[in-house]
Amino acid sequence: MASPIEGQARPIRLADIAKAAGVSHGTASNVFSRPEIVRQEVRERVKAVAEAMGYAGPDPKGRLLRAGKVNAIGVGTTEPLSYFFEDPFARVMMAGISQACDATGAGIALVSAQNDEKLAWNIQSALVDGFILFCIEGGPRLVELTRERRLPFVALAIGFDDDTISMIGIDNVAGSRLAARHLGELGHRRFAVLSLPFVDDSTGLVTPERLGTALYTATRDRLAGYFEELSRFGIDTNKVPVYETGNEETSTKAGLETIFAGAEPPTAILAMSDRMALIAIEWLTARGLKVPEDVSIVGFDGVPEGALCDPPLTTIAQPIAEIGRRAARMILDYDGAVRRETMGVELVVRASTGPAPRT
Amino acid sequence: MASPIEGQARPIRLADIAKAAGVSHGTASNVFSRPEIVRQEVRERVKAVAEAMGYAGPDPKGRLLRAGKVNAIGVGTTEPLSYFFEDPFARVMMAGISQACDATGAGIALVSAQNDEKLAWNIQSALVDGFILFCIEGGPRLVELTRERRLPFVALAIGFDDDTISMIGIDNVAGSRLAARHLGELGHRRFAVLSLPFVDDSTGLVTPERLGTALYTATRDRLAGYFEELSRFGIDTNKVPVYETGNEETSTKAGLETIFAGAEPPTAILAMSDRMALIAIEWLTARGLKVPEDVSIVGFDGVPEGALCDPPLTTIAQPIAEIGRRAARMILDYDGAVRRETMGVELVVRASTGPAPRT
DNA sequence: CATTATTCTTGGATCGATTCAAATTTCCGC
DNA sequence: GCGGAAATTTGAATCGATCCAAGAATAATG
Repeated sequence: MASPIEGQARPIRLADIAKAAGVSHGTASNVFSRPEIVRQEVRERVKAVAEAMGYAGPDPKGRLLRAGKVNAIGVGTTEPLSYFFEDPFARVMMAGISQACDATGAGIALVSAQNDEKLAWNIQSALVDGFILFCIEGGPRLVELTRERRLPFVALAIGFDDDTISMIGIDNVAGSRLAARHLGELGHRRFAVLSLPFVDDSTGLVTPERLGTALYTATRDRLAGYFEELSRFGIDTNKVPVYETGNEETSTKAGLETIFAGAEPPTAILAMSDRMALIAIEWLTARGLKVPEDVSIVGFDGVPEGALCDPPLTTIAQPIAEIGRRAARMILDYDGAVRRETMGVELVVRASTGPAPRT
Repeated sequence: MASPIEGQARPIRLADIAKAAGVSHGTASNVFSRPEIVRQEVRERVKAVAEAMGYAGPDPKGRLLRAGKVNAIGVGTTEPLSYFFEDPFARVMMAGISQACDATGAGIALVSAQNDEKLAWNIQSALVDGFILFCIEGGPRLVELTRERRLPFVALAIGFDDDTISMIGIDNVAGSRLAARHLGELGHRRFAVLSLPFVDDSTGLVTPERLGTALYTATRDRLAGYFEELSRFGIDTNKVPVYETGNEETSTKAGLETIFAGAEPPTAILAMSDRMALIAIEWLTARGLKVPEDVSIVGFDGVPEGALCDPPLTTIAQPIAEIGRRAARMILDYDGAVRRETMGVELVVRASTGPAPRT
């Protein structure tokens, strides 16, 4: 790479200062890292020399190797880096992580495992003390990659079973039951489910035989919770359309088209993410259907956007920021143990749900 | 029998693998970093040994010292780390930076210079190849701190003059003139300005003699642009109240109280940030004043929130993401030169401005 | 003033890799 | 089986610091 402005090549090292000041490198080091044990006269002389030579202070690169600790947490995902700043869920989570890091003075390094080996800065090469993983998609690969690094890590939003890794999750079954019960109590009897992916890159109406087969446990558990509760209201869950989406606009809208194409369209939608619920509200409104007068919707996650949209979204709120905080602390206070925490969720009733329309 | 420190299994080093496989460090190193130059048989043997011993691969810490390059950009601010995820302006900027980093495979490290020396991970110790600085507040200190590190850096949103550092800014005068002209053309004649800070931690109505004295050039330039254009409409700028805020809720609302306490309240507000403009809309609405029927407002920045609020905000849009992208590239392609770029801005007319009410 | 206690300073070892010139092997054609 | 080119491997040097046991200098005490 190009050398700094000056023609002179190498930056000044601690050893150069030591030589110029006529002390050993040990003493020179102490001047910067433990000044109190150096005699004042010497300390001042060395500092003066350093100043005069334009020494930038002990290089963290060298210090790191010796100390072994970076003092930073890596946050990894398979999405591109901009995901951290654009996705509402990620943003709230990151804010929580930030708070814990601020409190202890640790730094945050963002890592994308999008195209793996190709990147100069990736899970394998990131200079961090541990990882927090957003296992949105491609979770298994991300976990595998990170495991090889042999650093402490916590998996969040993890969608698959693996008892050997630390993770912080939520009670998906309880959450989806809350959602379904809420709608059931409002009198709804015709439902549709907008589902998160069963496996990567698969979308479409889910056939009955695939219903129990979701690879991702989050999907499976939420579906189970919905159905469990719907059954209690006497609903035949085999008749409830479940549309698998990629949690983005195109497939979600395709799902809505499909769901509302039938003769008896649902009066209530159970969406496995706020993202989908928000898209659904937009789609329904554009189509002239009123929320919640014609169709009620319950989301899942509890992102801030849900409170701001029109109508405000009824949802199952995760303690997103708290999860972030705990994850960060897990890495910061790592003690070698595998920790698994399940956080509670709560139903937040806003205006996207109302009584079932009278037929 | 067992080695002295049995409990603390020291992580396996490359040298351990080399010894176990019966090759030199040089060869062992090549197996991982330049496998093509190692004979296949040897390569496989070494890899097998590494696998068997549970070697995590070459430690980036060691590699770093040798290579000298971290492959990551540090983004610094005087705010807490959560600022990056909570502030709309910062988020869009970070998304731009992320895109440039994704494209080249670089990583991002977040650095807060909030309480300086105290933190384990700060401007002095962050492992990065260069810095992008958000000079929101305490800019001078942040720049000074970073300068000492002697790494390439770019200052963004910088509010003060210093020709010796690289920066990317916007044409503040042109932007504020656009805002003022827009309102002037709509027939407004009674104005008020919600100003960014003149100096840190100062708020309140600005006395005429202080008007030209803002330490921050962004504030000074925007004010100059407003006044220049207002004069062309024959407005006596000495009579235009300018209220200095901290760009947050409390002082902005205090400013509004003051501004609207007079006998002849303004029909148009020039806000130096969208943040303030949004707060103003909320405040006015709560007070029963209609925007834009009673009062028109023009913001500054062009954050996404401005398009979503009610009414949508007319504003001077900066190319925020593009600034982020350029800043990242400046660091990534650093060549030792000081670069200073000024980006254009544009007036985005939405619904927060309308014709002046008839008196 | 000698002796002991105390405070500083020294220089080698270490952290974990990569690099490169030199030494060694292997490969070929004859 | 030999000479020389090509392919591999070696091992010392380097990156930039911190740590620590041991030695040197200074201060305190009898």
